[in-house]
Amino acid sequence: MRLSQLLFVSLREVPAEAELVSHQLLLRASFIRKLSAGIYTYLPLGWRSLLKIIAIVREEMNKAGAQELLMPFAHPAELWQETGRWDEYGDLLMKLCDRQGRWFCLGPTHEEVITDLARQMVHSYRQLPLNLYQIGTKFRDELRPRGGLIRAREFLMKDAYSFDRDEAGLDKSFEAMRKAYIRIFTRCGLPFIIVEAEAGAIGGTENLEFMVIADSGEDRLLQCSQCGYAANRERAERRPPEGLERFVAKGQGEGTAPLQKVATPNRRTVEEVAEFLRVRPDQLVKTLLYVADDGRIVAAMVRGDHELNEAKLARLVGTKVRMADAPTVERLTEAPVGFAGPIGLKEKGVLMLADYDIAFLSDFVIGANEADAHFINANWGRDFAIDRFADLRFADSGDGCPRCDGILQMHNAIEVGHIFKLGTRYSEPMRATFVDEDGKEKPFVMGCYGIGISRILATIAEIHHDDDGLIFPITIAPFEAWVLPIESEGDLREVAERVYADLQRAGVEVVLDDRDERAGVKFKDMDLVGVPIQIVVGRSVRERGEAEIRLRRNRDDRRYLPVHAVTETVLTLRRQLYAELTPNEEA
RNA sequence: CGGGGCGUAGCGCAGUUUGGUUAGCGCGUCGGCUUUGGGAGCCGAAGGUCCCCGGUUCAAAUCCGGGCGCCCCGACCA
Repeated sequence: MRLSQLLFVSLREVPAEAELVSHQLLLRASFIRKLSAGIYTYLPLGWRSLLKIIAIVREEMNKAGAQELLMPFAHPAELWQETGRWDEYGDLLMKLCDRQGRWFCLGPTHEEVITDLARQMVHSYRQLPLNLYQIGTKFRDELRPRGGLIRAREFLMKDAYSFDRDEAGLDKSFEAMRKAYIRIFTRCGLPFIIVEAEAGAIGGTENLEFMVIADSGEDRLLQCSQCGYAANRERAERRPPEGLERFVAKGQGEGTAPLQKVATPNRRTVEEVAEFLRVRPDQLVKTLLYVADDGRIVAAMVRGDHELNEAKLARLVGTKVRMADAPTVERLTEAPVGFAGPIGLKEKGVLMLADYDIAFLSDFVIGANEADAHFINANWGRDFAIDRFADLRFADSGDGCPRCDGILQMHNAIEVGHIFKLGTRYSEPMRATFVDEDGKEKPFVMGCYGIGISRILATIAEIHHDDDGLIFPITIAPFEAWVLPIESEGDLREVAERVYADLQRAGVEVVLDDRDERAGVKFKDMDLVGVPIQIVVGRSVRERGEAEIRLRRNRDDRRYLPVHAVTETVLTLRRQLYAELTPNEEA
């Protein structure tokens, strides 16, 4: 490709709209252009990189036995109403209406469509297992698009769906995808961590996220310093703190000060109460009331400076839970919302759960179940009963690993892939069934597997760059090599043309900067785009007949080679660079 | 949706507080000359519904009202 012919308009200055490095660099290097919030055109350079990501994904998916197809972008509302997600997904769905007044949505994911397809076409266990995937545009009307391609409203995604006879089959399909994903992200040059996660709106049971640690990431994960344990913060468990059993065995807190009611006029939140009583937030205990699906009322107590993890509470209770509404709270505590406390609740049949950390507290502050009042010097066991101490809050850096005696460390991360075991969450409501060997009709046992294609590009930019621009892994770079003649005319230009032609003949994807620009401009642009192999045709050619070859990631290590040996060297370097990103075979 | 910021030439911005000539600056673009190893110099030129609508005023980029768009911070996701 001759750079003069490419739609390439590099920006010297950082566009005001971009905050994240990946967003800035992809804009500056002419990879993307914004059309609207979270909606981007992929320019020729960006699209070349995306096509490479797509090719890798496609290759590995095919190798794993999946079949590619392409499903519609417009989904009829009735399909989504079958699973209840037309309402459940809510405003995330971009809804539209045709001339007949029929409603559609732009597909944010394709469980409904694929399940509908399966129930039409798959009727026998003989057709299973089946894994179908597509690579295409998804639309999610996100609450807030962010960071360019990191979270767009319209984005490229690979989504795959597996169909099996039973759980054992699903386990195999899931494992095949896990391995394929490892190969995919390795080949993309992304250092990833596999973490346990919550299922979210997709539903289902077990699921794993593929995360890339990056400061700009919107996800938090916790990783053990010693063993391999890693989990999304939504999911991360923590080891019971040192000495928990000893404290619990005592049956009550250690405080001896008498329980005392104090007036806290109109102070409801932890901050307000703590400030008013001049204590630290960690000397308060929040009592949060929840209603379980089976009607039980649960009190969840966490320290004032901690945050309750509802998913953990739900898992402990064994059903979904939702925060009790104001009337329920008021009926139970006989006080307005904001003053709930644990005393007297157990007597009313409330299940009393407390986070581990509460066991260590003594003489703390709790709500008094009375307007404008709190108790100070409260002690559990003495002043109120606790049914169970458990892990109820979000984990943090410094908490103990649940699997070993290591310590957890929290990191920001970007989610690039997510694999789910869905079970029969979609096949059952949609009556997608097959007839098994025993002649019985059974719902498909499904899995689904996503990869954010366009997000991979942004993540690579986020991880691989320096002050001057992008530094692409060769597998994803829009081109493999870049030839820069420091003069745009004359002998050096001629040599550059020859080198360029040679490389093309040898099958190298190469750019020739044939623009009539000053050398400095060309160097800046070459570094900005970040193609891995750089070839400079400069003075050394004129002086000694040697061209300069170097890698973008290590620009200062320059090698000088006779012009006729350039192609051979580039081929060698190329082979090495690809080899670095080749997954080892057992993966 | 809540909170904050922004909208002036392709890009980055000044001008708006305190209304007043022909709306500026840098970069980029086009033409010319000189340059050529890390975003060159000089000369010349083009390029604007000052986000939109309405109001106030002799006069609005500037003041007022309404709307739209974009970015950032919080609850969702690949």
